[in-house]
Amino acid sequence: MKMSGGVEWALHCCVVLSGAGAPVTAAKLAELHDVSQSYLAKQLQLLSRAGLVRSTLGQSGGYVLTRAANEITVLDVVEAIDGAQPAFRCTEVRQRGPMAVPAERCDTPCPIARTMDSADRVWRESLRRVTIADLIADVNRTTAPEILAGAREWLRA
Amino acid sequence: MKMSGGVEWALHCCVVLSGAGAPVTAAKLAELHDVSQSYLAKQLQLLSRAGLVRSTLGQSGGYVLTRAANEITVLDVVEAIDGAQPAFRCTEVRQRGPMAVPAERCDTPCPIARTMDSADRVWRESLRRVTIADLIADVNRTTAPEILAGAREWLRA
DNA sequence: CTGAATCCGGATAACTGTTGTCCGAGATTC
DNA sequence: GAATCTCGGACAACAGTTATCCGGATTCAG
Repeated sequence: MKMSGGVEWALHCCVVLSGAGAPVTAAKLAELHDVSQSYLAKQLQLLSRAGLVRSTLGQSGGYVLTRAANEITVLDVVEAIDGAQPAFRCTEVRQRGPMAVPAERCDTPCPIARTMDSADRVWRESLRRVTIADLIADVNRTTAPEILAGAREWLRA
Repeated sequence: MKMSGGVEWALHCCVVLSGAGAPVTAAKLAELHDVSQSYLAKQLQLLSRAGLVRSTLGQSGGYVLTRAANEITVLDVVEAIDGAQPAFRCTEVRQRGPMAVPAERCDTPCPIARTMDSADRVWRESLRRVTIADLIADVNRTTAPEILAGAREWLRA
């Protein structure tokens, strides 16, 4: 049970992107967070494919959020990077072996699958309730103002 | 994001074990579910190490549940097989790069980690609320009585 | 007491998915 | 037209999962 590490990077990128008014290049985002540039580019492509960011090509190009920060949920980012598939996949064990239940009697999912699906739903619901704007508000509250100003300045240069 | 496939097998085994009065061997459990015997043996070892089942050695040995079915939660099994580590691991990105926040200012976890931890908690809480006894009750309600009796008989032989 | 059956633990290999890198094609700005 | 930048795909390295096998210890049946 492990979520892709790219999710953390992507969320940090969304927070930064929301603060910057102009497009930010993948190289700058990678340097700011001290992560692999080529690999971060792949995560940004996933965000782009999911419609969360828009990329502008050419010189002075880069990435921009497509929506306001309070209209992008953490779940949006998680599903863009990690996929929307649930962690548990029922393989219909009950239909196998010498005491197999015939397929035509298996109209409802087995109770194990239902339990897992239910847990998956509350997990996603919990992530849906938090937006990028919430994260930003939290960052602004807990980190020193001079660091925030410094980062904004570094990004512009 | 993928849970170990062994979780599904282990849960099915717990359901079966609860119905059988006598110890059941790993070979029988594997044949009943039509899965690899050697690999299922490893999952059973994990259950044993977690204290959910007890193994009796020697001829006519096998596995038995250590507690009543209503005192074993689905979460117990999931954590025994898949580990108790949360899916998201914060790598403290904020402490890296040219605009790194000094470690001494990072007394509280970053908002991203808090969001993920919160979602992880509700997920686990949801799984903790369902016990093996609940699964059994569901199985008894939804599957034909003759199949249940047949399985019990097959297990005894 | 002997032999058969069983679990345990480690070593090992195949497979899958993640992580990470690189480069050409196409687009934009100056 | 030249420089810069993103996009997408191809590809390699790595880690974790899945699966198998075997020797050793233990227990029960005869």
